[in-house]
Amino acid sequence: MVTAPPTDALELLRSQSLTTLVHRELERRILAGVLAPGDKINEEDIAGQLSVSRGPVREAFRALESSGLVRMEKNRGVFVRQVSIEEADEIYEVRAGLDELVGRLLARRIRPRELAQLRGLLKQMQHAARDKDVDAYYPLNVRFHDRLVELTANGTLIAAYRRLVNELHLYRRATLARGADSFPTSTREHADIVDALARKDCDRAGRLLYEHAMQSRERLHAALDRAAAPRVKSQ
Amino acid sequence: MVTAPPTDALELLRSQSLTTLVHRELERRILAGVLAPGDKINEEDIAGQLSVSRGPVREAFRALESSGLVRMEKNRGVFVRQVSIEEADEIYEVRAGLDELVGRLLARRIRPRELAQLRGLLKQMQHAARDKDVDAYYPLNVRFHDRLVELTANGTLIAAYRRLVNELHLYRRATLARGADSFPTSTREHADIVDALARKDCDRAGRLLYEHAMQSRERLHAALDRAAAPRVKSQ
DNA sequence: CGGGAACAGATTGTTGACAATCTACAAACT
DNA sequence: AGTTTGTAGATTGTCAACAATCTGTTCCCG
Repeated sequence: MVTAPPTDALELLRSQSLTTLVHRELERRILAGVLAPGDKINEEDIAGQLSVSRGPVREAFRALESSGLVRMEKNRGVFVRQVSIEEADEIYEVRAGLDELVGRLLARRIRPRELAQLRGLLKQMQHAARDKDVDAYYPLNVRFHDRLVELTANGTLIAAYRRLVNELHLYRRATLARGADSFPTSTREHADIVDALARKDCDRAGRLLYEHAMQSRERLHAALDRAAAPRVKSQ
Repeated sequence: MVTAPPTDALELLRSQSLTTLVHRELERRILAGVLAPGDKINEEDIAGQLSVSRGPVREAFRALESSGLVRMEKNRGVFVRQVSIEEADEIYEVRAGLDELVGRLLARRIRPRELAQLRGLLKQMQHAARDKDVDAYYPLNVRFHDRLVELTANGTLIAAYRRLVNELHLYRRATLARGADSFPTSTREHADIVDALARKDCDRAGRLLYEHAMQSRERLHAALDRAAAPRVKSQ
């Protein structure tokens, strides 16, 4: 009896609406860079590619707009959002504020087992840094910070943080400056952060994370200047 | 010639889609309490009331879901989101973090003219406090804090903050504890905050705002305990 | 030769109809 | 009596067609 594949597909549609699936797929494409900032997204194309009608696609667009990944212009279409350097600065500032909060909350509640996890990640990052392997370092860096936020167990904080990270992702895509803030420069800073967490020093963990985020911003700026960065039009 | 009313209506539709208008109207109703937390919202009802078809209504629902005001269950409908006390605690924590950032950023950039505005608001709040006029005090309090955020001129920060405030609004609606954190207790704190801003003391302004937000949370808790608060089911 | 009106094609906005699912109530069975 | 099954109504999910708007091109006129 052939049951597995159709059961899977039906089970999927029983719990998820087409809109949700379209939403996820578009989000994936945007964050993976298949759809680049500024690109126009055609309703009918997407509908055709995913074999659904335009209704679910339009609903997915609305959700993506609210979460800041696309911009809709009436009667003109939807575009992958372009994050200007000014906006990126704003986002970095807010992310720094959230990161400080993360440090403060986490230092109070973190458990040995979780600390060990972080140290494991840290070790992998140090290896990648020694090898100057930016392609390996970058996702580890993202995972490290995401894990920190996740460990706060504050769902609101996690959602707000991820949203900002997504938007910054768009900015890096637009400027082609992906690895800029993930240069091994920050290895020392990460270790200090974990130390402060281990000692349950709330204020220090918060301050270190705040400064780390702000320095990420500076590093990105510096990288852009070095590269005589191509200008990004403000939205 | 009768031109004014139809011109207005057409002009409105030329720039705004029906979805946007439905979105705004639903948001208004939710925040005004016409639609209470937990209420089920019927697509066809809304479509009928606003004289549009179900398409724009569904799109508006998606946007509202992304901004945290409603919850959608497949094949069951959409409901005004209920914010549990645990979630409210989370939100308060994040808001405190953002408020701290607001204080720090604002102390650096605030101008005399803007300080004067804040002092004007402060004065009105003191009057309302003296008169124990909570109905007057509550919106002033909201405006005061919103103005602070607005003056940072950081669009990302403003958006993130307002979103949280909206969600807290839902919580207060659900628990009927509206005035709890707006009791004149906090008048002194507000004055201190403005002073710190005036002296451009970034750290102090940040710390005061953080503590003010966390104390708002405590006040709300206390008010709920006093009232032997009705339990709110977690989502 | 340059600028603007007019047209055609493509794309989005909106609608109404159809299919799938859920909810509530009633009847039948143990 | 309690539980279960079945059915009818209501509600949501999806689709395809129609209307309105935009974009780019062509043609005409100065």
